[in-house]
Order: sequence, then C-alpha cells, then structure tokens
Amino acid sequence: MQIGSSLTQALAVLEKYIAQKGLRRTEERYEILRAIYEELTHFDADTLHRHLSEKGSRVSRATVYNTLELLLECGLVRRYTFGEGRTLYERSLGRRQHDHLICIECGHIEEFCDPQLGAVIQGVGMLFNMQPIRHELVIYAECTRSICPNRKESATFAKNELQP
Amino acid sequence: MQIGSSLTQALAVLEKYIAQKGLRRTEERYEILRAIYEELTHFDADTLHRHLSEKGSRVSRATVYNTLELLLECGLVRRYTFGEGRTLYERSLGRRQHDHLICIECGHIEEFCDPQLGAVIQGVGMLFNMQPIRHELVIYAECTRSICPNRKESATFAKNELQP
DNA sequence: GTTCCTGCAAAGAGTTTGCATTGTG
DNA sequence: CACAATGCAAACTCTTTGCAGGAAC
Repeated sequence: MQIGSSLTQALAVLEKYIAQKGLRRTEERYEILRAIYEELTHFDADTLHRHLSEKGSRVSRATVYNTLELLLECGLVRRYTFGEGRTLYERSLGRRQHDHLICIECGHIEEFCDPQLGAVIQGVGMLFNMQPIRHELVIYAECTRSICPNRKESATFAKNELQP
Repeated sequence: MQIGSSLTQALAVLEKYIAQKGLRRTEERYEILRAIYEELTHFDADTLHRHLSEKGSRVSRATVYNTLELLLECGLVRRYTFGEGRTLYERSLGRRQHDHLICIECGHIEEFCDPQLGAVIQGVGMLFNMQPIRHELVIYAECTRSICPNRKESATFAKNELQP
C-alpha cells in the first residue's frame, strides 16, 4: 500500500538524518511524521497541532514548529505560502515537483505537473542570466461546472444530486 | 515622463473611485498614493509607513493599511506574497500582468511576461474543469555571473570590477 | 451636523524564543 | 549524567479592530 510504504521510507530518511546530525529520536518527532505521512495532505502548523491533540497526543505547538523545520531540512515536507499568506505544508517524499491550482470558491487545492512549464522557467532564467532553483506557480480558478463539488453552499446540492 | 503621467492617471482613478463610492478625499490617501507612484516599486506596508514618516508625514500605520486596501479595491496596487510569507505591494496602473523572478542571493526582484505561460495555465484549467482567474508564478534563482550585482558580499566586487 | 476617516493603542493571528524540566544517548 | 528537545508562557511581527476626536461634505 502506497501510503504505508512512503511512511516507512520517510521514517528511514528521518532516522538517517537524525543519526547523521547527532540529534535525538524523540517520540514527538515520530508522532508528527506519522501524522503527516498517514493523514494530512495540505495543512498548516496549527491544524497539525490540533490534529495531534485530538488524537490524544501531548505535543506542544513549539515542538510542532521545531519539527516541521527539521522535516523541511531533511526534505520530508515542503512549505508553501498561498493566497493571503496562508502557510501550508505537504509531504514531499516520493513526489514529483508539482504546482497548485486553488479553487477560489472553496479553497480546495489540486496539484498538477506541466512539463511545458519547465521550458518557460528555463527561458526566463536565461533572459536574466539567472539559474532557476525552484519555483511556485499557483493558479486561482473557479469551477466551471454549475456545482463546485467543493463549494460550501453546494454541500446540499452534492448530497441531493451528486451522490450516485 | 513616465512616472509623472502614471501618477496623474492613478490620481484620476482614485478620484473617480472615491466619487463613485461616496468616500472622502483625505490628504493621507493622496500622500500614500503619491509615495507609491513616485518612489516605491516592491514594498511592504511597514516600509511604506516608514518611508512616509521619514518624509515628515504623520500618517498612521492603520491608515496605511486601510488605504492599501482601498487602492487594492480600485486596482491601483497589487498584492503578492513571496517566499516566507513576505507580503509585498506594487503599483499596477498601466502595467501588464507579469510574474516575478527573485534572486535567492539578495532578494532582488525582476519582473517578466511570458506569453507561453498563458497557454500552460489555460491547459491546466481545462484539465480540472476550472476557469483560471489569476495566477502567481515566482521563480527563485541564483545569479550565473560570478558576481551577482545584487549580492550583499559582492558590493566591493561590484565597485572594483563592474563599474566601467 | 452627519458620517467617514484618522490616530492611537489594544487585540489578534501565526510564529518564535527563553527557560526550567524531561529524557535520549 | 550531559546536553538536546520538550512544554509552557511570554515575546514578537504583522495586521486588524475599537474608539474618541477631527475633517470632509
């Protein structure tokens, strides 16, 4: 199973990073990694903290922030800033670089990879004599279907008309 | 002269918006618009406030925020969130939609327009059955020249070797 | 005069930091 | 048993809000 195996891989990466840097293996770090790799896709620090609390974990907000920093360092999560400064994280192990499309109706996030984009970016880099290192493309869009499956107001619609 | 004329245009837009909405023409609003259209390119709210204070203006931080909101509404400025949640504004009148390339050495910002990007975005929209409304592409890049003209440490280099 | 707008200061959100305590190596 | 990591609360940054006084219409 996909998720299970990427958690296993992620644990290995964290393990290795911790060993290499002489850090300590605390239960909190594993708890947090597990929550991220088992359950969360796009999340902010506070959601992660709340999530853990609800499951009975006692990790503090500070530890969540510290650990996210650690996971960023070892490449296990990526951090994005969307829209009006919303900071979101997502797991990154075994995932290709991708970009995001956000529904302006409901905030739902889709991911995509477009090979043509690479060419555009390389072209821009050359234009300025700069070497692109990374990029972020966010497309804000609205649903063209009469019912946005993610729109809040359409929740009832969805119940009545969408479910088979 | 370019800047002068776009300030004039911007004033006209603000004037019209104010009249239309039955708002008041306060000196502060004009001061802020003037600072933006005469002097600042990419700036955050606090920089703008400091800038005004240094010029002897008495506008408060709150008014700066309020006015930026107003200028956003009437399309005279755009707001972006770069990198680690830096919120920056820039004037938008008479400027095409463009994207940004940021030097990771020094934070210097370049602007570019790439027509191919539009095609990429339309394609992605179609893929998800969504209508793209706006987008933000930020490319983080490093300078390929031995001296980054913007790099802090290269200030002396630049002095010695770059100036003709 | 009415209402909008301002300045101030206080409140909020999100994140970071300082410090005593805990627990890993 | 040393010292990294934690929890807690306080600090910090950026932004918003509430309110009283002042200005525009």
